[in-house]
Amino acid sequence: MSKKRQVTIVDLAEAAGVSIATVSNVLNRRKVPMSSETIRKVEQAAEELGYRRNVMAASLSRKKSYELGMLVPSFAGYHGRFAEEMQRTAHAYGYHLSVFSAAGFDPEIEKRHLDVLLQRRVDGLICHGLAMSQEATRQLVGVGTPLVLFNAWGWPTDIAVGAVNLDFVVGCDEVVRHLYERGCRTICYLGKSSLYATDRQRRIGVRNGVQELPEPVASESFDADSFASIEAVLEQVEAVKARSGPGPVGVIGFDDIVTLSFMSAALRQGYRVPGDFLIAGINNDPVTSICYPDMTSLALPTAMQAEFVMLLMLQALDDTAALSRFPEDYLSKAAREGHEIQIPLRLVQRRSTERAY
Amino acid sequence: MSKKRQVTIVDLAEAAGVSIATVSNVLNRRKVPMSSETIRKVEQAAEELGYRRNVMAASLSRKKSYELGMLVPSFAGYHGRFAEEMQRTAHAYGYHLSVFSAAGFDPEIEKRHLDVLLQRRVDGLICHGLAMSQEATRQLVGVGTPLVLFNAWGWPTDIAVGAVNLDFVVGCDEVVRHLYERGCRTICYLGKSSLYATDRQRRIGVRNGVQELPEPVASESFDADSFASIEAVLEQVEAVKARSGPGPVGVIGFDDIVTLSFMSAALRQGYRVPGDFLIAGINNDPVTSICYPDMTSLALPTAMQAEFVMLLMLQALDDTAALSRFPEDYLSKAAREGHEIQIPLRLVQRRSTERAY
DNA sequence: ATGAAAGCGCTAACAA
DNA sequence: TTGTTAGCGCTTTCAT
Repeated sequence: MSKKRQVTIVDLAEAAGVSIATVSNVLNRRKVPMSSETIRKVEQAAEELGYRRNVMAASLSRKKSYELGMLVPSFAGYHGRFAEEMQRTAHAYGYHLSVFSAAGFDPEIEKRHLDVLLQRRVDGLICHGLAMSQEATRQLVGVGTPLVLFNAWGWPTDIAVGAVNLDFVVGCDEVVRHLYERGCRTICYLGKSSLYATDRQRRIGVRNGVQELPEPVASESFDADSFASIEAVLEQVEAVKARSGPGPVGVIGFDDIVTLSFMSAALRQGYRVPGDFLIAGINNDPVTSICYPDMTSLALPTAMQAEFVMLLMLQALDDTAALSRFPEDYLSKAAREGHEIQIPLRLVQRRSTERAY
Repeated sequence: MSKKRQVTIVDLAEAAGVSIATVSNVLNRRKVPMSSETIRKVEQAAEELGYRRNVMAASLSRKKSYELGMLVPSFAGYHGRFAEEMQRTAHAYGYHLSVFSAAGFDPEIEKRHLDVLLQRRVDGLICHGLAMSQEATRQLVGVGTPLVLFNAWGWPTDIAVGAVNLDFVVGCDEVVRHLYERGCRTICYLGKSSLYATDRQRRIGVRNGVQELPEPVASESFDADSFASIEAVLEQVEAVKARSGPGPVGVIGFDDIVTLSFMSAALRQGYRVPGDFLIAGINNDPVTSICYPDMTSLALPTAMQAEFVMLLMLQALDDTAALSRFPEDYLSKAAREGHEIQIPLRLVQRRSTERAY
C-alpha cells in the first residue's frame, strides 16, 4: 500500500467543486437524485486524477465487506476446480472470494486461516468439512459470520448455516450398477480412511449398489491409506480376483488419483484394462480423459454446487437483492432440501469399463 | 461482517482500565515500556471479551496492509502448487496472500482481478506473465504497488520490479541430452503456441540441446494447439518416425498434460513406450508418477521460486526486518542475477524414457 | 509508563 | 439536489 498520498474522494470533491457526500453518491451510483452535470464532473475528475476506491475504508464504514473467505485442503484436483468456480460465482453475485489452501488437513493451519479471514471481517466463510473439531469451529467462528460447508455431513446448524454436498451415495450406487451391467460379478472399492466423512459416503453408496443388484455379487473394500504402496493394494485385489469367477473384477477408487495409480499398477503387472479389470474413478478429473486407457469416472457438477453454496450464503447474509437473481428451480430445491443440499453426480463412461472382450 | 457491535479496543480499554493507546501497544507487542501488570490486564480482557482485531481498521490507519495479491491462470497443475507454496512462503515472512484464478488467459478478467486487489490496497502484486498488454498493465498498476512476475521474460522494470523465472531453456536442453543418451536420434517437441512466452523458452532449450549434441540429430517442433486432436498430432509424429532410423523417437511435450495425452494416444495405436517412443514431460505433475508408464519429467522447484518472489517483493517493500531472514546464498544469488532470477529445473527420470528394449 | 487526540478514506443520517 | 458531520476501529505522534 503506497505510503505516498493516494487520491481520495476529498480530492475529487475539490476538483469537481462538490462535497464528498456527492462524490460518494455518484461513485456508488446511489439512487438519490443528482444532476447529470454533477455526475459528469465527478466522473471526469475521477478519471483524470486516477482515483481508485479504498475498499478498506468503505468496508469499515459500511460494516460490510462484500468479501467472502474460502478454505480448501488443496488447490489440486476437485478442490481447485471448485474454488475457481466459487470465485466466478461469488463475483456474479457481487462478492469477492479469497481462497486459502490449508495444504492438507491440518487443524492448526485451518484455524490460522480462519482467524485471518475473520480478522479481515469477511462477510461469510466457505469451508470443506473441516479437520478441526466442531467444538473448535463453533468457538472460533462464533456467531455473526455465516459458515457454509461443502461436502460435510451431519454438522449442526448452530455452527454452519448449511452444507452443499456431492451425492456420493447415489453416485457410487450408479457406478456399481454400471460395472455389474458390464459383466462384473465381483467389485472392489479402494477407499481412503484418512478422509473419513467423504470416504464413508462412498462406502455406503457401494454397499447400497451391491445390495440392489438383481443377483448376489461379491464385494470387498480396502483402505488404500493403510498400504505402503499401490502394488500392495493390487496384491489384495489380485487375491480377490483369484477366488472369483472368470469375468472381470470391477474396481472403484476413492478418487481418480488412486484409481489411476491402481490401473497403472495393474497394467504394469500385465493385466488388461478393460478385460481383467473394469475400473472407474471419482471426480472426473481432466486426467481421466487423457490417461491410458481413458477412465470412466463420476463427474462433479461444480458449477451447480457453487450456485447452491452461494444461495445458502446469500440467504444467511439477507442479501435479498442478490438472492432474487436465482432461477426458480434453485430456490425451490433449496427450500425443499433445507440446510443439507444434495448435488447429483453424473457417470461418464470411458474405455476403462468397456465390456470385457 | 456482523452488523452487531463488535468488540473493539475501546471495550478492552474500559475493561482493563487503561487507554486505547495502551491497549494497542500491548496487542501489537510494541517495544514501548509497559508494566507487566497492564499487559496482563489487557490480555485478560481480550481473552474474556473474545476480542478479534479488525485488520481493515488497522490497515487503513497504518497505510500498510501486509496483504499481497496473486493472479494465476488456473488452480490446476503447476500454478496451483505454486500458489499454495506462495501462500506458505508469504505467511512465513509475515504477509497474507490472496490468490485469484483468472480462469484462463483472459485479459479482461485479469484486469478486473487486479483492480479489485488494488482497491483492497494490497502491498504488492504477484502475477504470471500477463495476457494483458504491458501498456495496460503499466497504466493499471501504476506506481506505488510493486509487481513481481513469475515466468515472464523481458518485461521492463518500470512496470515490474522483477521476475523469477523457471529456467526452461537449460531444462529442455537437459531433456534433449537425456533422450539422446537413451538412444534417440530424432526428437520432436510438442509445443503450445497459445502460451507464447513460456513455449518459446522451451523451444530455445530444445534447439540448443540438439545443437550441442555430439552428432547430428533430427528435430521437429509441432504446435499442439493447432491440431484438432492429439491423434492428429500423433499422425505427424508418426510421419517423422517413418522417415527416421530404427531407434526410438524422443518426444518432449509442453507440459505433462499434452505429453500424457500423446503417450496415451501412442499406446492406443499399439506403439510401445518406451521402445518406439521415449517420452518426457515438463512440470513433474503428480500424475507423472501414477500414469502408465510413469513418465520422465522436469521438476519445478516451486519452493525456491516462491522464496525468490518473496525476496524481490520484500526488497521492493523495503521490509528490511523480513529481508534479514533470508539465507545468505539467496541474497547473493538475487544480487548477482538482478531483476530476472533463473530457477534451475531438475530432470526426474522414469520408465517412459528407459533405454529402448 | 500511560493517555489524549488527530487522523486513515469512506458511508450514511440528517440538514439545508 | 447537495452539503455537514459523526462515526467505523485502529495507529501514532506528542504530552504528561
